[in-house]
Amino acid sequence: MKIENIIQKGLKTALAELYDFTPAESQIQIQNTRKDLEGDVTVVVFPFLRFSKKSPEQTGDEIGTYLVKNIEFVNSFNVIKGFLNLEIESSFWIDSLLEAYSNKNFGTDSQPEVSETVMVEYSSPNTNKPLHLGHIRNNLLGYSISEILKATGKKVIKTNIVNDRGIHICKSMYAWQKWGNGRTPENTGMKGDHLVGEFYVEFDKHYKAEVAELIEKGLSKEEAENQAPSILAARELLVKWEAKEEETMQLWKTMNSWVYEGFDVTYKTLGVDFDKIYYESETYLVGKEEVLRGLKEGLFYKKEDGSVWADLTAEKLDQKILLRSDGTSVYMTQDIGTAKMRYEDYSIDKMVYVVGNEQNYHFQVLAILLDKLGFKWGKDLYHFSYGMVELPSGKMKSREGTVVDADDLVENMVNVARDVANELGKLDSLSESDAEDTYRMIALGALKYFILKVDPKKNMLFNPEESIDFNGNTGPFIQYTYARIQSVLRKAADKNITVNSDINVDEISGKEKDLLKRVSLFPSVVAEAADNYSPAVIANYCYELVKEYNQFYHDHYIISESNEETRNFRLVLSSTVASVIKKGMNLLGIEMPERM
RNA sequence: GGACCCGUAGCAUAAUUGGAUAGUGCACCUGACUACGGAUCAGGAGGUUGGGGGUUCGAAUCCCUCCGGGUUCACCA
Repeated sequence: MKIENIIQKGLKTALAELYDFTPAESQIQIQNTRKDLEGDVTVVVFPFLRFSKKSPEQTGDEIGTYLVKNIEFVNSFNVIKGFLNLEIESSFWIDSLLEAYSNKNFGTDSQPEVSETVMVEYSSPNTNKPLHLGHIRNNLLGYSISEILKATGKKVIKTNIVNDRGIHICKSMYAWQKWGNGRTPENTGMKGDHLVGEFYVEFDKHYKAEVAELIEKGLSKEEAENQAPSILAARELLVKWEAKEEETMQLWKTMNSWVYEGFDVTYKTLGVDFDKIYYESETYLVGKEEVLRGLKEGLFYKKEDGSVWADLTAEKLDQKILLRSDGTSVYMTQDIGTAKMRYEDYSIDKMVYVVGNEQNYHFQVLAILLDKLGFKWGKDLYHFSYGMVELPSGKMKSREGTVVDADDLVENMVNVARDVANELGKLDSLSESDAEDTYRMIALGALKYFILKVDPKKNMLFNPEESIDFNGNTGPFIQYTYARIQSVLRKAADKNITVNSDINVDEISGKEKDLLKRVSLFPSVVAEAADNYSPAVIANYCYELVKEYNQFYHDHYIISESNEETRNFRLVLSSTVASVIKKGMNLLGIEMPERM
């Protein structure tokens, strides 16, 4: 049983007996005692003063005395300025360590009676550009939050909606036809998504030149933008695509398949995956049907030009277009269709969209529209909105070539990891392929941790010049500690020292106790991360845990400890810490090397 | 202009959701290995939490008001 629950229960009876008062949940505040003060658990007594009608010190005194007398684990207490600090017996913490040590699923085994099914949408790329740093944040957050939700007993379906249709795809297709010279991933050796991305850039280059030329000839900017030969050609392709014209469909399929192969490689390096992939080319018509149904039911209205709109002024929002005057669908229409298909395919209780915060308005509207259309799950869809990744120069802009490519970034990181490891000479004993594997783990550990440790809501800054650190509050720091513990455990095994759960120690040091307390927090940290949709909570916990372990390691002998009982206790402690680190970091999608 | 978000030391970030003296890393100084891994540990310096007001036992956190930054308000996706 968790210490908070025990104290809470005791506190309730204490208040009832002492002051004849039954507190509400919100009035009971139990927290960990500040590091620099005596005690383990702290109760805030301010909320009780109205009922005790005594000073904070006196009230704390009375409650403290009561708890020491009535709860066997509470040894002593002190009161500082209205904060009641309780000291908990060591045996309690040792028991909680044993629970963590013996339970393989410690922290990830909470099983709510009714297990919800949650679908998490993330990644959601366009097929005309390779993935970049922004996508990396999206993918890491999406993957991690899925793992965290699973750890709290939810059934999770990871999904990806690929935006594979529209004018932007036609631009790349046109550029390939016109300037492609028959280049393919096979004959150039290029990754498919990068190749297609080049054509998209190529299109933009020609288009811009054409527009400039037309303006030169006296056309207005708008006229020029609408009459440039390239854009006319791309639009023509879109019309052909919608008419399912044979040759165009073939080209579309071929180029998309190049991109998918490229994406698959990137997803694999990042270590993310999906249970089900949707394609907008398959869902947008469903959305259109839904909008027309809504129109018939009088939820939406039609303008004279034939376009269909939703009036959201009652919700203090604007008018929103749902179908263009030519009857084609917009972004919103597609999302309605995709949502409908998802709920038909799976019995989802909740939908989570991992999409950047520039879409806040879109999802606010989507929730209202789904609700209007009568989908009961619409109103409480969750938009996991995260901030953007900025560069020192500002926002990433593909036109200005300031985009940080996902594949390049990972490759650079692996190179840096290799250099650092070689300089330290740590991996000389490993075979080449094992060493490469380790460099990759470290590189990705650094990258993932760097991104996931910051609060998802916040915009974050990434400086490619400075690259990512391997010291301090970083992924490799945590990996290093893990590898070091593994090394200790290996050495112990070599010396035929057995580790068993029969712990007999009378006294433990302050550092050891800190570590025990920290380990016991893991399950509630996982729960908190899930409640707040925040992998950062896990990342920060892992860091604190590891930092505390390193302090303990520095101050105490483990294998070399002469007292066998103490040695055994420290081995159990080390092994438990290692497994908690591994579990926590796995929730972030970060692997732990056995040596580094 | 309307709506939403953000502002913490030179930089990057945390703060148990309103709690105690605002933690941590990088960078900068100083120290620690002939017993388990120095990608480590210990210490120092660095803050009016953008400014001002308010709410209360108590504010980085809530309210008001300025200042600065971002996003969004497309018959683009």
